[in-house]
Amino acid sequence: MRPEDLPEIRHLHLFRDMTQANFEALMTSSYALNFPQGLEMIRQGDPADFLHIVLEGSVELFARWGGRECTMAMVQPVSTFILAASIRDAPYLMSARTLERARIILIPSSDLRAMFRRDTEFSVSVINELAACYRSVVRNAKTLKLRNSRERVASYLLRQSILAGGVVSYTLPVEKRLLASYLGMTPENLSRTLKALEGDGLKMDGARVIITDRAKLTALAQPDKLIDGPDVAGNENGAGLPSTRL
Amino acid sequence: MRPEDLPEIRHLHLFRDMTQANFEALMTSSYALNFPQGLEMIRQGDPADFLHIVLEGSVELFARWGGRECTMAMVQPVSTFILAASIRDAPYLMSARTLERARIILIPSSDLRAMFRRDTEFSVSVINELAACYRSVVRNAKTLKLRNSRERVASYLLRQSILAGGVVSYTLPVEKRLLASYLGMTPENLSRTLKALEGDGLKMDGARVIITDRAKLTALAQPDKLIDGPDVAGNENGAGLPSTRL
DNA sequence: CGAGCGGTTGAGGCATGTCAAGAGTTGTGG
DNA sequence: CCACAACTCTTGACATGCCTCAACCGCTCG
Repeated sequence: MRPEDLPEIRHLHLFRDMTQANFEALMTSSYALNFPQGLEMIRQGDPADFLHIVLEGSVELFARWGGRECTMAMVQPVSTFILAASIRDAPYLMSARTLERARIILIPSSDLRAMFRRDTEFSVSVINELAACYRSVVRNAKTLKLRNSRERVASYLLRQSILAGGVVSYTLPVEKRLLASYLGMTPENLSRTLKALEGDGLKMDGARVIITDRAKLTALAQPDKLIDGPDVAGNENGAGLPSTRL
Repeated sequence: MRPEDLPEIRHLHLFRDMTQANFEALMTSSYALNFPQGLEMIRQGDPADFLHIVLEGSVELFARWGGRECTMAMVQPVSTFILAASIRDAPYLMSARTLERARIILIPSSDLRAMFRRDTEFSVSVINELAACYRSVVRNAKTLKLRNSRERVASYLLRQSILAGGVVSYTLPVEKRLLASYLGMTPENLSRTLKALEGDGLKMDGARVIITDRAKLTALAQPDKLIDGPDVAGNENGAGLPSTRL
């Protein structure tokens, strides 16, 4: 591991509050790996021997079943992934592959489990992180069950705009193909939906998103703090924690 | 709270490993309530002031958005629900209503948060519980995105059969209306799907499920340990933790 | 007994997936 | 440097899964 990696990891919520000695202990048993693009570094069903942290590049979490495949999440630096499996010492429920060349830290699960018995602040951090992850997946499930594809697309695009600081125009952070899978639809359907949203306040130019009428698009997407996260302008409810990635 | 409630709560994974003194401290600040059937005791968006435990009866967790509504989970005794919101001191993401008359324990969230800073064993239990909940929702999301409604129904019915001990026949634990919503479909569609599954090894008689050809039904459902939980007979993968409720 | 509700069934429509073809882009190797 | 392969994205035609609306049955409960 490179010395300049450590401060970045230390800044994560998960590791911010533990003692310096314990942090260093955890890091000495860990190591860093550089993966090429498109490499499947985690295969669902394998034992979760390591907690992973993306330092550079980006990672796709996806799931397979009976020949089908779908994107579950996209992980950008700096964040951890598959914490739950590491903790339960259980098989990964999702696979992971690099979307671009990526630098990944691996922390042995057993060290992790030992550590939160020793460091109370760390265990509190783990609890908070897990609770946040849980809520994130619940939001995901809600959007899948309550919204149709058109609404999912519109709310996704709006949310991205808001996370980027309320900008009118931005570039999609991922390929449309991937986005389609994440939103639970086919690439063809996404393509058509994007075209159909012209006239509802949206304009696409390749991977460039242009919000031509935010009010109109918002009326269609009906962003909700209990689905899209507290940062989205919207309705009456809620307050409080980071929204879903991707 | 009734004295006979305590042992039941104590047996939960969440409270099993904490010290007796801490358990008693937590219980003295808690109280029990009896709710009539159909009462919405938690409304999504409200602050999560209490961790809930179902002792008797059953509870439906559901979500609303823009006039639509769907069932997210069914909670049977004895289990906790909405642990994550209590911990994050965040608004509930889901609403809850009683499906029948229910006896519920309420533990103040602030006491809960204070407790896992004091009792290491308890914090480990919370971590394990949250990780299990997280994985449960991920499974749920996987089944929604990877399987069509026919496959969801078939795998649900098979899983119930297996959880009941591999029985050939059993009664649905919930109304079909509710089950449909849980599985992400309309009651009409569920009704038709159940009828269509005759000829694939299934026979319905009202709320009674009869598996006439397990091999055939299994071939259709393709149960997977990484979706349906480790208890289902099936493919190569996985080992390890409780499956989704309902 | 009548109202209300869950369940079923049918008819019809819309949303979404499938299949196929073509344009544009990127990466690679000769 | 070009040719080619591979891939994404788009578009069209078509099939189908699923929903909507409506009617009806049977049951429960006031």
